[in-house]
Amino acid sequence: MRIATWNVNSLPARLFRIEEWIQYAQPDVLCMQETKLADAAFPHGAFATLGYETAHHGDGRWNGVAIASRVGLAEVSTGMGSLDDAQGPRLIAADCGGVRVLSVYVPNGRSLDSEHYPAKLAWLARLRAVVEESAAPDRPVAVCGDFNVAPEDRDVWDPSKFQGATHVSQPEREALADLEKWGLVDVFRRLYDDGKLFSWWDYRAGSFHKHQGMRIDLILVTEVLARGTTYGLIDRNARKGQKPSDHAPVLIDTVVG
DNA sequence: ATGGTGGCCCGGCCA
Repeated sequence: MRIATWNVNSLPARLFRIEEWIQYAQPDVLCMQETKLADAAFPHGAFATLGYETAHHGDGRWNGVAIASRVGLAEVSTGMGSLDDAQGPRLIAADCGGVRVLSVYVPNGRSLDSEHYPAKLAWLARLRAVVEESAAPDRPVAVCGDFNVAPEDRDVWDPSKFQGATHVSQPEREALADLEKWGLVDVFRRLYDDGKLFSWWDYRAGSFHKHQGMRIDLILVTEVLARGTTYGLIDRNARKGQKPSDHAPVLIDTVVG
């Protein structure tokens, strides 16, 4: 099974790139973030044409998450209660081909002195609670999305440029590590040990061409899926060309045993 | 270079 995640930075603006990517990458499950859509505006038909069922959780201008699947889409659940109300629609989950799949868009946090920073930490803690309540670590589970956290220093282009910034702070990394301690593996990192394997590059200042990015889009899987994972890719080609998202899609190939 | 770009949608906000 090919499982992918992509922060599309507006689904309407990116639909032609998403359709193109689905057709050549052939994911079985695609998690999307920052759809920037209300549920009523989601283009289910465009995905159905390509053979995918879709579920979406969004309210309009900001945030918004979705799952597209060609291996079944059942037991859809959305949001995380009052925290979701305060931080926007950022979580949707479904059973896809025997895997419990979560598409997550972790709050950015803005800056360490912002009120949005502790809200980000609280959201990550709540995500752990949701996973603990709704899934089992000995079952196939994939938590996919834009975590807005670079797990290690090698996941940013220059750690010295991130002194005092979000995405690299110890509390954020500990919150991510705490989620992983439940029983999730950053399987792309397990497969590929190199630095500079980034999934996001700022639109500004030619960051992509200068390889100045971060790896913040992650596919966290339970050990039963990690053991079956044979391949992973951050598709930098999707960050090139006409009207790209500022994120590249990330995918893994795994066997659901 | 205290900017830069791009999406929301037209005045700033958000990333």
